[in-house]
Amino acid sequence: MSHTPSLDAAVPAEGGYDAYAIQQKWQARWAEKDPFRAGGDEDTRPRKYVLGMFPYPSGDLHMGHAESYAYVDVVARFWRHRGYNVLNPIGWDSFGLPAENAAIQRGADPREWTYANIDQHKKSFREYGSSYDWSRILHTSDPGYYRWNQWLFQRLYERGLAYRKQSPVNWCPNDQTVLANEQVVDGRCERCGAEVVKKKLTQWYFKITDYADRLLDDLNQLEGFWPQKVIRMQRNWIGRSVGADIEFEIEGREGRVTVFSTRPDTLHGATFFVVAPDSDLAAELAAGSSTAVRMRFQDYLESVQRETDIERQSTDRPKTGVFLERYAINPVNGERLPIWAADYVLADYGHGAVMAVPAHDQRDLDFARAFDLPVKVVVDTTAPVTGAIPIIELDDDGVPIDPGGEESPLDSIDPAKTGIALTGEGRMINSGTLDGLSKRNAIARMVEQLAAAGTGRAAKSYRLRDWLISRQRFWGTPIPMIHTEDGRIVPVPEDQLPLTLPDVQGLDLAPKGTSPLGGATEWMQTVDPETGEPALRDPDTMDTFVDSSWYFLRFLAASDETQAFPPREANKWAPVDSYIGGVEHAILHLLYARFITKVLFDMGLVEFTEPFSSLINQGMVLLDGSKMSKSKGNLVEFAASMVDPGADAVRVAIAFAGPVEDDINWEDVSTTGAQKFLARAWRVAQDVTSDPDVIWAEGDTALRRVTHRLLADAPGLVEQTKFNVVVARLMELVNATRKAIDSGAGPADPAVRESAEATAMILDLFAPHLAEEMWEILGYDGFVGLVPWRNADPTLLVEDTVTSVVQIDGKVRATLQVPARIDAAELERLARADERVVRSLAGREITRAVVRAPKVVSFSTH
RNA sequence: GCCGGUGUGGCGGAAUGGCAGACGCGACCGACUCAAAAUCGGUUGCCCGAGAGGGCGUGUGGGUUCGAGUCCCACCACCGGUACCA
Repeated sequence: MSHTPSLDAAVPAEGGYDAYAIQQKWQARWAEKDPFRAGGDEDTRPRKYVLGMFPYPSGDLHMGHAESYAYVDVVARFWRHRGYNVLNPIGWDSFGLPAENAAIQRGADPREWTYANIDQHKKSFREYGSSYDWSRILHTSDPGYYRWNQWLFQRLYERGLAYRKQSPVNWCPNDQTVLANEQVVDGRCERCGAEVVKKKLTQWYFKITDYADRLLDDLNQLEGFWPQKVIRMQRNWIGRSVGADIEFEIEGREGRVTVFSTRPDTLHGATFFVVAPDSDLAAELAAGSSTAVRMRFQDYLESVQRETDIERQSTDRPKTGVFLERYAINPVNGERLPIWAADYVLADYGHGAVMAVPAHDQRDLDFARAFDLPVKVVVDTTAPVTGAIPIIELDDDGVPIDPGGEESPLDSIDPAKTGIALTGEGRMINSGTLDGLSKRNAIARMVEQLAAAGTGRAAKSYRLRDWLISRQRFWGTPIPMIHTEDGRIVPVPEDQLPLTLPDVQGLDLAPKGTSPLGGATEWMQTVDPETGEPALRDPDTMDTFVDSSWYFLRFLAASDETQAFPPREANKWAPVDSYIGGVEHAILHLLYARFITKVLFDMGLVEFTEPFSSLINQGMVLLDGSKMSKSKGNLVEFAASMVDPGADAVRVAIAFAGPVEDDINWEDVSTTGAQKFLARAWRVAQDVTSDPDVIWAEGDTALRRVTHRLLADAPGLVEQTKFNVVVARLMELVNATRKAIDSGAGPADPAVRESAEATAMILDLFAPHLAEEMWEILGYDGFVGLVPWRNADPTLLVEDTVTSVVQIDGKVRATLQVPARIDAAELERLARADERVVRSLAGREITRAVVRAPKVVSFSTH
């Protein structure tokens, strides 16, 4: 035997191996040599930045983490083998509610809970064998990190992108804090599940809506590199609508009111006007009306405000509203439109008011039918929109002459009767100079007319709202602003940053609707930097999504005390080449990170506009049909699984379980199958008897072909994230090698060594501990994790003979072994002569033959 | 409602328009063993047949093609996103 079995890896008597001993042995060596640190300026290899979405340190890792970080490591190790200088850092998203809630429960400091959990995570990641660059660790709850959140906030403030406004906000009554729109899921708090209510508060916002167009348009760049699903979700979330702003006069009121409409073509069909009950305009209009109206409006407003989002969003809910006894004037025809307040119009979309065109909008129609308001059809959806424009005869006043006589097909689809709004294509009627135009042309014409009259213009509107970043909680980044006695708001001076959190001692963290920091009396007291007069700090902290919106840049110099990140390093490493994490961040985190990246670009700090060049979304790990979680009690303990079955088996089992993007049922994950496979691989390495200097070309060709096909195919499979297929192919290679050893070329054949070495190198992506052990058994020093990829020999990828299929009328009737380079005529001759073909034909005549040499011959008999 | 995705053995899943079910789990049979575990070998889509062989088969119905899991049309089921966004 050319090798010495490792002394410190205990070898059990029955021919298996001790996975845990091997794991510990190689983890110690990695810790000592630190082989996965990213190369610096002197490193001339091309760079790859591989990043897993950083974890939140609640408790220990679980199988969801095991999945995600196994994939991250596959990608990082792959690119290292492929000759890249790989950056693969790890950090912790360590501010946030769970730490605070745990602290409240135990009367402890959230810091202690957080950092104890982080220590456990670090230990677990070491035990998992993840190939991180451990020199770049960051925790967002360190002052050295959140100091730069404060820097970022102030830069946004300077650019007008951070601002305060009073507005109805999402309020979680359980967590006693506001929530961003993105954190409300089905009307409930994303974290605790409590029903969210609206509350009018003055809060800090980031003006992400200024970037709506770029956030939408730049998604085109990501097409093909991000999952289609995520791109779609972001597009829907931003929700751009194109149409027009139209201005209406209101009787008895100075100035005009603007509404947004995607259907300005239907302006002649407007029969009433609706304002959101919780808008300032509604309050103003009601105030200027009769006492009776004021009282009815007040009652209505209160009933609307009592509703939760869930009630409000329930479908098929009857329309409600109150008539304000005021009138808007249609700018195109001077018609008086009664103004209603109704909750189907939202205060924070568009301008909080709409022109109602019941004939062509379902919601307006439902309302009109509920309150008996007129319906006026202005688009004939029965008229053809392609082909020639029908000639419409006009009388002397330019009004179309009704041809009369026959009943118009429109009567049968009259929305007032059917209750179905006509939203489709058609031609304009009852619309003055627009008559006869198609919907599309009419929209363009109306916009022109409004612009000419000064009563409107083309406009866009977005579903996306500004990002509410204030939080009434303790465990987050303090907002670095000062409220002066005379009501100004000024930034904390740069030299006083970081503005660190006060000691938790003596603070009441329990949720009470205002920030716990407000109770830190001494901490709150400061001075107006301009006047020296006493002033107060802002008691709120930032949404933790601010922390995670730029952390990938902080890894490039995690301990830099002079700047958030060095632009030079950022432009060398970023954007992230492979970003890996769960689809639950499809909107929140990814949208915010994209936004902040664009702001940094505008500031001239980075040269790219998108943070993540490619995105891999892994599915979830489920147990009993639901996501593993402590509260559900369906956890598979990570720490225990590292001992048995061990890190390698867990990683292989997960990678093999199915496609990366699909959910995995833990019941379907076979760690015993993975263990068996790993033991077989180990035994193959054990059985190799040749020396490392054998000449592979002298080895068994059949086995060499299997090895080289895998060497050729694996890179493409990894890049397509078909990790399960790569593992399957590795199993095939190990099986083929086993066969060669036992009943073929024998253990001394160079092809057996070559195959074992290739197995170790590729297995490193999934089972790095065993791969290192095999590499050592095979007689090599150094880490297999750093071995360059072995390129396939192209001559071994070409087969001498192939299996050719003969089909008769679409059914396979025979297979032939033929030379790979056979020509069509020869192949057809062989096929016609084949005994099984003759038998299947049973005398029928071949009427057509299609030959695709060397793979297929297809005969037809009719 | 709107937008998107997915339907393949008992199970997880493979399959550039060219032998469907790779690889594995499970199950069954056998070897080794006093026995069990581990390991090794074999069988395993369904139906008919002792066998050779034949028929059927990728949610359903149609279509394109010499040839369809794959492309097109319609439908069904399930999953995800979003939802009074004017």
